[in-house]
Amino acid sequence: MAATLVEIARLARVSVATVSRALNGQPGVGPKMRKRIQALAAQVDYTPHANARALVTGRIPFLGLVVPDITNPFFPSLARGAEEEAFARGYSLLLLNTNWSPTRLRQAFDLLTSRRVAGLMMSVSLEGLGDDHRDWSDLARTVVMAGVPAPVGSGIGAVDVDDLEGGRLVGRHLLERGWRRIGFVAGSAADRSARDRLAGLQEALAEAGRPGALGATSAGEWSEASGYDQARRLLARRSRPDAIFAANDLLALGVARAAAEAGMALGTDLGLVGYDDIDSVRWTAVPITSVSQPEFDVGREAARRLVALAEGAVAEPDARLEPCLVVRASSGANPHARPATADGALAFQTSTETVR
Amino acid sequence: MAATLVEIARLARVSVATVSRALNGQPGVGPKMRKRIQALAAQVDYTPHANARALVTGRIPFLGLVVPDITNPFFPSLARGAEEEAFARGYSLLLLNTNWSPTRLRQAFDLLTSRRVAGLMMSVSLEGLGDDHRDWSDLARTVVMAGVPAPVGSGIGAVDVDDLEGGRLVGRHLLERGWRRIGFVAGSAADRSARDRLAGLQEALAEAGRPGALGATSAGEWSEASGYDQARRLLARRSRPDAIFAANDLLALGVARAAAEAGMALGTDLGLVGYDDIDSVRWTAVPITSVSQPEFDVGREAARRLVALAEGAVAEPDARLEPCLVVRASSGANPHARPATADGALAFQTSTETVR
DNA sequence: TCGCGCACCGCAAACGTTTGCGTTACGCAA
DNA sequence: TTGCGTAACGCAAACGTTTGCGGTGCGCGA
Repeated sequence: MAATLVEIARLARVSVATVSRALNGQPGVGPKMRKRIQALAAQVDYTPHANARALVTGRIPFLGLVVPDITNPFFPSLARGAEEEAFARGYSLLLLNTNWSPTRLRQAFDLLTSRRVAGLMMSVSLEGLGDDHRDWSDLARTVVMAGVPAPVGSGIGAVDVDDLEGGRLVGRHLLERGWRRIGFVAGSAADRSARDRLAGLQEALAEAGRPGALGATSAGEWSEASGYDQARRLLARRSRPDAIFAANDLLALGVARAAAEAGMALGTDLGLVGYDDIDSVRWTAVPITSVSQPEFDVGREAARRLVALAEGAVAEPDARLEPCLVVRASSGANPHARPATADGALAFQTSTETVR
Repeated sequence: MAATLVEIARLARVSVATVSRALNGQPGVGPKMRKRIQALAAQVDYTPHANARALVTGRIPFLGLVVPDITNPFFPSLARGAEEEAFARGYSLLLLNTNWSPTRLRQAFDLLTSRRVAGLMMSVSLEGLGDDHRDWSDLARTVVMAGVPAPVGSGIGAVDVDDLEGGRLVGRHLLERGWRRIGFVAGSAADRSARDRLAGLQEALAEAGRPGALGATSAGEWSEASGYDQARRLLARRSRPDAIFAANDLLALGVARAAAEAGMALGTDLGLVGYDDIDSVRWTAVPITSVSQPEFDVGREAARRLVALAEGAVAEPDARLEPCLVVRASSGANPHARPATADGALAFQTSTETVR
């Protein structure tokens, strides 16, 4: 069923070398013979044996993509961006879930190297691998981090999103809308992205000469339930924040639920902005302002760099993509704020809008 | 860097055959020698060359997964189920997006066959391939449909979800809650899943002796905007439905928006149930009842069948997995319905609950 | 007409495995 | 001690390509 070069060669009464050259568009074969061979190949439904080719060329056109959990809304579009770019360059994508398990991460790693993939994109922190692992340096040529930072000093390239800038966008926006006391809720406080987002917020407040506008900060897990709990505690304080920055949208959904329970209207009684711009935040009773990350572009760019690396190009400096703010009603405007304009009108648009 | 069997053989002063047998746990090599070779292999960090192995054994442990768009919330968990099962059985997953394009579908198909994958799972209808394609019959051994039906008469196995039953669940539930006139909105009316869900609804109504409870049916696209438009038209009719069954959750979200605009409260003024149980329907102002599909299990089961097929097992009859209903507030209860119980109490629970 | 050069094509090695078969050597019974 | 059976190991072919190198034929200029 599966025709090989040998059969075609036999049919055409030429050598396999000639058939190979003819079908791969390489020089050294006459036009009429090439035509004949191509016709023959089409006739017997020849499909090249990628593995055999890979064996002699040493490189197989596969790219590995390791994600913690494809179910997490962040990763599918990253995967799609990567797949699109890879496909366009003749590579295929090998998908591996680690389910956040270091063991699975290690297994995925070994699997991919045993498959001799051309390169692999890691969307999960490499810290879990431990230092006893083989030297990073020989990986640097064929690995690029996608959406997460590389281990320090590893020399591995990375393309991720600027969490600092995301925090800044939120800070500026909330101040602009007249909020005065901004609370911050996060998942794990140890998480680098959480720290960066908070740092960005602080920077923006400092820039505006309002460092004191940062209210209480809180941490828990990256879940809706945790957001609910944290918000309840924050809102029960004597000096409650009038706005909350949730470090991801699941948390923001929890905050929204807590606010609703407390009888507070989002956008007027409480300002709220989340992070990630997942689909759900568009459909809440009052839609939630959120920071949107270019995951698709992260995947695309990571794949581009990876094939470049695999094909011998020199490593490029890390890419840091910019997030953007999607403004919705939840960040509304503080009714108690002093009018920002001379005539006292607060002309804030409430429809969905993208800043930057 | 990458050690081969040859090097180990040279180091151990034995033949490659012995090394191969020792490392693969095959008989024909003494225990002491085996130990020695294993130690040596570990020492030089040997990783088997999967491609070379695949070349001689003829089978490469890859499974292809073709989806229309991994960004669509339905597919990531299907992919995860498939990946989990495949991984457990020593196979890796090759991910391909077709972006709903028949051209890309064809390309994906050719790509996978050229890679000589052990088998492939199709989550996209094969109709787009056209009949001029190579015979289905030789594919039947290495292809299984996942979440979509197989072409009729193709002999290709399938594992999908019972849309008829889903429709029935919805019909019974809505009647139970006292709704009397049930409208139906869908995406493409030509879509088999849409037809089956409607048919199931009709069956349930007929079973209950209330075939007349089916109100207007409508079709458009599988989008929120379309749901909004369709709902507006339905609700503007003189004989407006008092409940709506949306054939997917995006449509349901649109219906919810239209209802809110019309000043109708979900669960009391209008019953609503969607399909797919995407995350967003949990966070709307009034959470939406929806039919949940076991996508994860579909992927898992499809992968299981595929490796069984690839390893020579006989084809099993098609599997049809059962959906279940996740009850939320939007299906509430019709306040104008005659009490169903003797004492006039309508003891419906309004919290999230799963039927079946 | 002769000779040179180049386009065209074939030969064969190589990539890293697996595996059937042949050979060696060892242990044990006679 | 001799014979035989079997466990242990080596040889070499094979999988389907690619590719450097060598060989043949042709066309062209002199």
